[in-house]
Amino acid sequence: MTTSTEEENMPDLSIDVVAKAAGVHRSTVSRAFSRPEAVKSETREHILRVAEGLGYTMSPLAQALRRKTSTIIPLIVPDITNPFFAELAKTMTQAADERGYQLMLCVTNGDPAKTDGYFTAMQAMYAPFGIVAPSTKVDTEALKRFAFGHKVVVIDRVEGDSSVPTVTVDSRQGIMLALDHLHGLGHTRIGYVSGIAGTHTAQDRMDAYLELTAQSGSTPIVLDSGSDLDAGTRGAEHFLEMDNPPTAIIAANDMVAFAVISALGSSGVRVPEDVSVIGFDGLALGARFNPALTTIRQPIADMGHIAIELAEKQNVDGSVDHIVLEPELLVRRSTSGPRR
Amino acid sequence: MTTSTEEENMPDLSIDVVAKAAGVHRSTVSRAFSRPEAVKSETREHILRVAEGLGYTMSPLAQALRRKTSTIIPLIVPDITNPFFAELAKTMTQAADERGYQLMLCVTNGDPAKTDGYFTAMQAMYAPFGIVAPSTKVDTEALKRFAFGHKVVVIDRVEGDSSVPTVTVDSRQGIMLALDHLHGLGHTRIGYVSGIAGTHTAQDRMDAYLELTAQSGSTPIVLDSGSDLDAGTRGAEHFLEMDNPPTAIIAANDMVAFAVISALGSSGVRVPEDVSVIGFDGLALGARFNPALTTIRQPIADMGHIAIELAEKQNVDGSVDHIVLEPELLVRRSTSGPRR
DNA sequence: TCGATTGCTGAGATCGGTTGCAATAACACT
DNA sequence: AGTGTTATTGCAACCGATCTCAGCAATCGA
Repeated sequence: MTTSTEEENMPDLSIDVVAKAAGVHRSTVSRAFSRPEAVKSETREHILRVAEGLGYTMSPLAQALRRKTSTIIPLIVPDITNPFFAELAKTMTQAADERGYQLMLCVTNGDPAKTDGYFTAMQAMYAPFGIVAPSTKVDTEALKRFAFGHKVVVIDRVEGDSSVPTVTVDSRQGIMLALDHLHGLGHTRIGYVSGIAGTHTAQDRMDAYLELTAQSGSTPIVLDSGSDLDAGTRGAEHFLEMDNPPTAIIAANDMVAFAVISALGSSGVRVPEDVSVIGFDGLALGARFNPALTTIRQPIADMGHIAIELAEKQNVDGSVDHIVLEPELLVRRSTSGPRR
Repeated sequence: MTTSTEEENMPDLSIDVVAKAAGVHRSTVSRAFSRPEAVKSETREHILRVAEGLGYTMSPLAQALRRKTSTIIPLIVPDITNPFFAELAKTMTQAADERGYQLMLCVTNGDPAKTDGYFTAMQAMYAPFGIVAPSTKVDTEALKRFAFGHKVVVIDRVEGDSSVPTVTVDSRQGIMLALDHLHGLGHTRIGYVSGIAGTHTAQDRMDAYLELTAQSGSTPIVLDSGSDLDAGTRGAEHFLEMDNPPTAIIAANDMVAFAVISALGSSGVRVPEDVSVIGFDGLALGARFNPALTTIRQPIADMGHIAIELAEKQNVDGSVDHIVLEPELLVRRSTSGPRR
């Protein structure tokens, strides 16, 4: 019986069938694809044409096995549900396949054991390198335990300036921007709610807040320093219990800011009328929040691209860079002058 | 020089070195791992012990190449930045590795060409099956074009009840729940803002709204039927221009609801005081919105698990099921009685 | 006691490419 | 014409497993 499409069992298009069809040897076909300059252009074009006609593409599996290097690169994140990591994943996916890689997203749920698992798995897949966006301080030792320990880029700062390339944004600068913005609006008593703790980034932001506040003569007001997703909620509760609450709040990240505003809102406290709130991340989601969130924007897209560049750079000349990007202020509607 | 860790070039742990170390043949080692019952338990344990000692694990690449089937399964989504897909990805990641698969996230940005690309790529990787959460009506033809066209599960309804297994939630039921909730609160004039169009799901919700509204004697009020992310914003604008706006709004999905509320808020319209808004999805994020979003919850986690089950089921007995799940009402704070 | 099963292990081809080396062809130069 | 490159292509081993086929020993039934 004749179907229009030749399905069923087309004899498993391999390099050999192309070779036969083109009247050349296996190896020549291989070269035609992977090392074009090593084959006479006539031959190459002929082969490519034949292959095209057959609808042939090389098996990435077989290639990886033989070459001992593949094009799939793992991005290890603690929680894809967190919009920050989602945005990171998005831009990295793009950055990756602009360069011919396939991004493989690995979600650890904060479990370090899983991180380890992914590492070995990826090693077994001959991943040329990997990207880690951590939820906890990176265990450099763990990183090194893997053959490709030299080939990981971390999106966060790393303790002791190890041999691992990193990309971060300048936390201090970001907090400073927030503080300046708030000061400019007339606020003097500015609170802080900490975010997903454990990372150096989170700690840096906190430290920066503490330091810069003290430096400007005011006393820091830490509403919550918890590490979980409910920090925002607790921060708001704390706020509500205060006799003389701050007139503005800096949230360690946008998600926390959302939670703070939500919790505040359900108690009748309005933002920015009653209290200003500023986030840190610059999530697209912030623009659709109620009110649209004023925040410190991290150049997430850049981070993605740079992470991959760093990895590649390291792979060729072994260099290990530590890039720190500048954040910027994004004024929307959740901040205004203090109520008087 | 002696380092504590034996790095540099440990001679590439392969099945053969384990075999040698254990004093057996390659094939026996292979069996010890992949078909334990086929090898004498003594031998097996010995081999496993040796392997363990060497820190050996099998190469998934080599396995996939030979067996012509791997454990990596693609999840194709239009946009991971959309929390719905993020949550789906999260639960599916878990569901996948509970069953020994690795989820590979593929983001298409709505580009059908990319979907095709991923399909062929995954085919080349011998993925046993794939999951598609579409942004447009699924092109069944395109699906079939691929050898594993028979092995795709779609998270959405599919036209003409093709041979592709699907998982969806009952849109009509969901809209009914929303309508009932709103009616119960005393609302009679209920508007609708459409969401990411293109999918059958989106259309089903819209149709359900139209039909159920008419059926209850009221006239439908469609505030926006656009397909992009700004539907919410436009819907809100439209609302603001109306002489006699509805007292409640059903948003086709949570993201749209967020946008509606945000846009409304920036014009001074308060939710739920001035107008009630109910979403559709049940995103975790909704609990942290301001106000916390009342919504129709889809059992996302179930959808993930079921999708994988369907795929496996199809792989063994060739059965093609179409599962439709029941949504449920999740009352939070964005709905209340109409202002009078 | 002997042929027939059954259980376990080894040989070797194979999956789909890559790559060093050898062979041949083509071209340059004295 | 003779010889020394250089450009192309073929050969065959190899990457790290899987799997069919045999071989051999132990067990079983009569």
